[in-house]
Amino acid sequence: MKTASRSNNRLEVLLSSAAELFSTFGYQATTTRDIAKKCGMLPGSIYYHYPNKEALLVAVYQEGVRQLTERVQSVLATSDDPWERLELMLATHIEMIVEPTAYASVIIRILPDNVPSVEAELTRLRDQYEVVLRDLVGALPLPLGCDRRLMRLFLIGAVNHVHVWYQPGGSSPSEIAKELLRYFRCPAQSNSEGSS
Amino acid sequence: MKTASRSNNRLEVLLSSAAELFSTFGYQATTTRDIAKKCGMLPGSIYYHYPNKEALLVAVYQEGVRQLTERVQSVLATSDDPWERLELMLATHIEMIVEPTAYASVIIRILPDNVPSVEAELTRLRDQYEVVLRDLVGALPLPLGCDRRLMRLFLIGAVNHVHVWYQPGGSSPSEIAKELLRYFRCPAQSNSEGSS
DNA sequence: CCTACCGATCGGTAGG
DNA sequence: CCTACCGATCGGTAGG
Repeated sequence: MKTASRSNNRLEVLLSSAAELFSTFGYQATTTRDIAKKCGMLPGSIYYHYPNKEALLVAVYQEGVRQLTERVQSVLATSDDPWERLELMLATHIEMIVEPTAYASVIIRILPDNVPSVEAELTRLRDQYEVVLRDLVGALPLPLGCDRRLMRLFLIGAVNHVHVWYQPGGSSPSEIAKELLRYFRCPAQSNSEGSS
Repeated sequence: MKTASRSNNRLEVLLSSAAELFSTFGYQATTTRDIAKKCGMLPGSIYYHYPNKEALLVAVYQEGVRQLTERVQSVLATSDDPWERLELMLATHIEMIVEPTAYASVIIRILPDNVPSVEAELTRLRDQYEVVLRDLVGALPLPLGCDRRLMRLFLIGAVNHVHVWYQPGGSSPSEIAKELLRYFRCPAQSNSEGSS
């Protein structure tokens, strides 16, 4: 049986193969030949789908952001409590970045300035996703004097670092998210503030 | 005037050139020719000092850990208060990793698994430094039920991420460290714990 | 004309 | 440290 869209039937496996290799070994260390081999193509065949290696990375990044956003939005629909929503978001984020085959790992492993030729585009995609976290932090009831931008940056740093130390036998993603927010739920009032 | 150790008089500039390039562009993206050019050598001459590119990275890593440990130990001598000591350590750490020419940036930019052939050695060096943080977190007066290991991992993730978003015009390293510890000083008591 | 690649090779660069 | 190179592999492209 012939299908009309046979042209894209190997694009998916190409993208997921690239995602897995990029997230495991990094961008520079992954060769186009590695990617081709993993998805059963010959080395040159990648260039039928993408004009170059950078464009392939951008495509993986896009899919990563899409998957992260989709999953996060779906769990956010289950709660109205600001702290619970943040905890759900962080738990889902951790879940997705510790899954080594996932596109999401690429987004935290490959920093935009690792690939200068597409740095602006990668930054745009990251920022697009981080808006979700910014809004969740923005909705929290916090004492005056809390810098929500810094809080967001501390949280994203802490959860992305989980990718480095996570072990399947240890704390689960939701346990990690819960323990992290234990600290942020009750910030100490800033004291000894000099007049400025 | 001849000196006996003429053989090492360019080693320092080789190491610092490598550190700057590794921290700016990453390990894979920095070529041995880039490094040689930066310190006025010809491509092959690096191999007079180090047997290969990995060994050069290890030397940079070692110097980074040495400098970080030295600076941190010196500021720790100025206080006996556990929370103040932790804040001083974190502020010093941030200071050193946002300085782009510093060896310390290499340690947080190049993860051990970026270079599998020397992964064990790089991990050993990182762990050696992180012992300082482990001891500082261990000395804190904390409520029961706080997981000090997780707290340490959250802190190191948050401060290392500063390297990504730090802008010279914004919050200073010590302001960032102070604001971060505001959250960790007063963890919420864990509630709704089910019996297990 | 198109889809989905292949066999071979391009200009350059890697560590040594 | 330099000169003069090597084995191999890199990302990318040729015609079919």
